[in-house]
Amino acid sequence: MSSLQFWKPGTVGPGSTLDRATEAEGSVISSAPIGAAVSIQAARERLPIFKHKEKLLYCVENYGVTILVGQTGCGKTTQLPQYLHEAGWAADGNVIACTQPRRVAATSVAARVATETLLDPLLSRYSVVMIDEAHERSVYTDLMLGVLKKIRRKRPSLRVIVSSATLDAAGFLDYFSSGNPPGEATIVSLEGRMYPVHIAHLEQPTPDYVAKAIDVVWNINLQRSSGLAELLPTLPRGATRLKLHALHSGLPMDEQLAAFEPAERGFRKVIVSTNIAEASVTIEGIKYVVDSGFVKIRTYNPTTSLSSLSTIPVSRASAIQRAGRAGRTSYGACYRLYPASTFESLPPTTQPEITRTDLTTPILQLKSLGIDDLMKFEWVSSPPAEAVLRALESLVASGMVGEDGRLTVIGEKVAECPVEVNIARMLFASKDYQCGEEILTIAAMTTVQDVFVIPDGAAGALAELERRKFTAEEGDHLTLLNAYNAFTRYGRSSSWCKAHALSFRALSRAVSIRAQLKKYMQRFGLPIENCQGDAKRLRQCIVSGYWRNGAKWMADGTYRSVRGNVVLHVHPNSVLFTRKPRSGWVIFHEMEETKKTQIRILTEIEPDWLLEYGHKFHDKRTGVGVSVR
DNA sequence: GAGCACTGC
Repeated sequence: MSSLQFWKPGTVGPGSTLDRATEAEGSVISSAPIGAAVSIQAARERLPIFKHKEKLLYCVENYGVTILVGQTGCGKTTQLPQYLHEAGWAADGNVIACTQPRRVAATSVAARVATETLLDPLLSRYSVVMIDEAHERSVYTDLMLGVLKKIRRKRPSLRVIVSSATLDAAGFLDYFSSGNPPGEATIVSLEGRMYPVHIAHLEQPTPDYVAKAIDVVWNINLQRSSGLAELLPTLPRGATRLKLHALHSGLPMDEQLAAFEPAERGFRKVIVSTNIAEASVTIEGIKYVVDSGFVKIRTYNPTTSLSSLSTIPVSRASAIQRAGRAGRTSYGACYRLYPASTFESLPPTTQPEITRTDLTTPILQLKSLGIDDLMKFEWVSSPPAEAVLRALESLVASGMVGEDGRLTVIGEKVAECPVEVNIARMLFASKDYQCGEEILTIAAMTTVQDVFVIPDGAAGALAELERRKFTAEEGDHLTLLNAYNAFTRYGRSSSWCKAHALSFRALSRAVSIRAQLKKYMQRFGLPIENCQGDAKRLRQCIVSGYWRNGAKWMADGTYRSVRGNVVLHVHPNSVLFTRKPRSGWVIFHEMEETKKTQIRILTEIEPDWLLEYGHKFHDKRTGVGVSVR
């Protein structure tokens, strides 16, 4: 938690996909030659934060909570912990902690804090805890803030630093001030290392922001319009040529990194990106930003237990952050594909994740921190009451929480596992079905995404044929198992994966996650046995974790959920996309609402397997158990 | 007939 690591921007950091903005701040240090102590010191003193050093240390000394407002690049992540260290906050065995929304595995931090807290509920080893990038409002940022506010009531010597963007600072000040004596919290502003960004809006809204974006990009380069890739050959002689890059997390690493390379002479880079480029990564040298005004976001409906992925207008904070990407190395310009009046009507900030997510795991974590009375917990933003109830209900149904509202013995163990509750259940049940070896693989494979690579066009048909080689009659879980086993037996190389239409990155991740989960199983004394090819036992074991995700096949090819009788469509990547399961029943890993409600990763089951679990756990909300008709 | 982001040492 407290380690400080630096690595060069654009290179791969340990355990991460790409380096992010805050590490870029450290590049000033990491790129200095070893032993160049003088230039390191000079570089540190050039950072905008340096001028504020004394003021910052004064605030940390005199206020419980210091809210630090500063642009990415001002040096707060890398410098402040060092200032605190130099000022003696780490003396006498004290620890300065710094958490980040992505860099540190949130669940394992929670697990670690839980382990320490059970022995030391007031985190007395820690003198200062800094929550970085708090304005992103990830679930675990919000939980940590709540826990820290609670701890400060009992141990005022603990100092909290919340680093935030400008727009959110007042909200954090109110949160920590509320219910506390005056002088609890203060705001410190650091001037950023930003260049001016000229902002232009459309006069009228556009019906097609993709076409409009192409228009604007082409016009930035020269005065023309319509399709971008197709237009490239028509570029006049002498004009700056364009190099197109796509950027999103699903791309292979080398393609992601290509977007970070400086453009060749005579070329201009155009990066078409998801909001990965909004805050997660920083690409130096961006001069123009074209902002569609939209974001694709996941929301959760606790009433239906449905996650949905929808495209919605961005917040003003996001639009400002996007524009800022143009002003990191020189002055820039941002073209918003919407009128100025639309900008004014946007919501100020994005809804915090905790208000639109499944709370099952977060609430399990809170309980493992000893926070059992959720009514008293001071949320930074309260999640819907319905979401809290559904999460409690599902924790009770899966045996993690007893009727008294406290964690059960297995619940305490599962809270330490960095996987969702259903998977943890399945891992524990593998002891009864003697299939730990295979269940570990299935657990790892269902947590990675895009294992099969099916490209568009003619290559796609070939890839489909390759995938058929791994197809298991029983469904997707066993198909994933086959692919993993083939990978570890014959492949483990990217060329082998390419030849078999598999993602090397996804499978490599599965290998490391599996190793990880295996350690948890060994720690909990669970045997790792081979099922000896008995697919039935394996499928029953899957049902033990996922019995609430049963569905029945209908004559029109859709399914109906056992819970709620919802119409479900099979995801086209499933091996059961075009096939009826013999029994007419399946269990699925997840469902998601896009244009319609889809289920992913299906396996054929016998309906009475559902009853086996359904009769044990009664649905408290509807008053009926799982019924299989 | 489909692909926001993030994470697991």
